[in-house]
Amino acid sequence: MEKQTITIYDVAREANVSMATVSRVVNGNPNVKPATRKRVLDVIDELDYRPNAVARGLASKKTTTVGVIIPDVTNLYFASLARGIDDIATMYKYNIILANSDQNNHKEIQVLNTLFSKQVDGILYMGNHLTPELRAEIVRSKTPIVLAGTMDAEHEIASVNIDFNEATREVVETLIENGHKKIAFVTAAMKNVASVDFRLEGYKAALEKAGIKFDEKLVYEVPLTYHAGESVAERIHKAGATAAVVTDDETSVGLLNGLIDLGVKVPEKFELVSSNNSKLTKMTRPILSTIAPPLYDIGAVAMRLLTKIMNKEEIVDSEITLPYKIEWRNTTK
Amino acid sequence: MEKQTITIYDVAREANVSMATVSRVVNGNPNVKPATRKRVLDVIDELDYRPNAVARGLASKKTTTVGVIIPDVTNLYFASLARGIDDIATMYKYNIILANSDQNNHKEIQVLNTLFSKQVDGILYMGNHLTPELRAEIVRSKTPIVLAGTMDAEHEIASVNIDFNEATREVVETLIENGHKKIAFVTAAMKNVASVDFRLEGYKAALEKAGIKFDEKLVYEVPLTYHAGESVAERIHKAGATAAVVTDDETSVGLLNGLIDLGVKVPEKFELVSSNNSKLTKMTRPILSTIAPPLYDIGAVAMRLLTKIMNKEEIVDSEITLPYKIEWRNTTK
DNA sequence: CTGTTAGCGCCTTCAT
DNA sequence: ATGAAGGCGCTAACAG
Repeated sequence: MEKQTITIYDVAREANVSMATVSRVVNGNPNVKPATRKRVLDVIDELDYRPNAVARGLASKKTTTVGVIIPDVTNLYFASLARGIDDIATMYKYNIILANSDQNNHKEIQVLNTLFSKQVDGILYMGNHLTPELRAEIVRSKTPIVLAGTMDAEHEIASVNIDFNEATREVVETLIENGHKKIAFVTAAMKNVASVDFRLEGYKAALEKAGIKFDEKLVYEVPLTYHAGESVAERIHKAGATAAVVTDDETSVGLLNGLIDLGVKVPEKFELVSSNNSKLTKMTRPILSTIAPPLYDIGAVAMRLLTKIMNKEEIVDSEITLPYKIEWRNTTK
Repeated sequence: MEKQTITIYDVAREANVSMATVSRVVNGNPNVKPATRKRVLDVIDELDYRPNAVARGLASKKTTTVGVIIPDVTNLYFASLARGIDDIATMYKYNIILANSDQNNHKEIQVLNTLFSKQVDGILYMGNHLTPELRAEIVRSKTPIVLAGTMDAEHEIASVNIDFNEATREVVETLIENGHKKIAFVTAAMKNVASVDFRLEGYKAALEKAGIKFDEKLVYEVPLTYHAGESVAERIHKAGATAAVVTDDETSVGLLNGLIDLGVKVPEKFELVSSNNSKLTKMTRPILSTIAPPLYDIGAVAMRLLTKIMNKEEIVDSEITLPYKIEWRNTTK
């Protein structure tokens, strides 16, 4: 009296057809006489038969499962992308194997390998950076991989992003127009990181255009956490900065609160712009101004792109840049 | 020149052994002479062989994959539990198929079925309520299922929780001691929902103990969103309530901000206690007092319990109640 | 339109 | 300690 599973074979017997026919109706193959189809269908739900996806995967070499690598599910930025990914995946009947990478290179590679061994049909990668090792693995992978919200500096790997460079530049330019000379740039504490570099480039470009000399002291590399934002507030304030662009929402909230605790009036005495427009940005007082990437859409479009690649459709452009907005709210004047 | 996959068979040939032996070394079966084992291992990494998990799953009837049903990944409460689940799952070599249910009964049942068809070894369910239909499916399932942060009013299904009733009672009692007579209770807009009922019971118990008559008008059933919290602020304030217990953090933040916007001093004129201690609660000004369930642990313990059940170990207690704390922070005096 | 026949890659007795 | 052989449940030609 074990797992008394009922198979395609049982159905075939009960319906007086071959298993091939059952397989056909299950897979919606049109080559089945309506009458036969109905008979099979009846038996199927009489027996409460459910196809075994594992067996199907072995035989067809398709698992209708995609892997999703995420740094941390409790990070609202990535979770929002994941939401878009999941919805489109569901729409296309794919299931998702989710794996937290902790933004740890070693773990990422390990995760990638277990995903391969699980025979996923495709992989969606989210992360702030792409290390050379990981890049190498991705490039030589036979399994389709798409980056969501992550840049590949070499522009070789399929990806969906916004133009971080331009967005950041636009924000900084506006800040400069508002009269700021010393604008802090708060970002992740990592070197050689593509997406961050792009943002930094935008920051520098804006300064240069305005004839302001880039001051390395105003670039704050911190862990992207609430706490880090809160504690860096004093340093930023003391450095004489009167505005800041922060690449992460949680960190922005921390910085904002840290500033307020120091008695700094925002936005009167200090203007602050965040970067992700996760729902956190609307929960503060004053509410945060921010670059607003279409979070859900980045995930959704990335997943859609992946389905196309898995499906071997013609891909016009495998590096998609989505439009963004800038929400000027209450931490700016 | 297709998916030139290398199989256990290739390894066997190269190492001059049978595939059975290769299988043994791959699975750590001790019945292999060290010399042979080494030879096989060498070939394995020379050929860069990776076992095909799908084939393995078919043959062994174990997929080392568990399904996780979550209402919404962008909800920090559930995402925090998921973090605990994922870490322990990884520790025990399980992968996770994540599925958003949107707290929608129909979708939940559908998701449950696709999880079954994928032959997951076990399932972790998160959600606020357990509808009768879903309960029925779970009870008759041959696949082990554990509820994380969700109560089963019948106490039949394995689960990991805190004592919501007691926690709420304790909070309300303290609020009453602080002199409050009219305490609002903000909760999900659902009737007959176990987790809601338990909390409401605690609320009522505390009132009764203090001889305060329960007033249905002070129970606010709203969608558990930031916006709902913000908009209900005025009604609560006008109703003359001077304190509130809210069952969701995002809603709490909304209520807090709504109150502040109305010019109500918190905590001087209004005390507020939230329920989940997600990281949101520390991002407000003033920071939120809250019931503090061990979020990560609930997920971790639930996953651990699931591994035991999957492993057919002896289970002493399949309904685990974890201790909680109450963080009296700055929205209370 | 339907049935037959091979596998898919691996695990697992059962012998040896 | 190792090999041989029979599935696991299903898909996919290939016949008819």
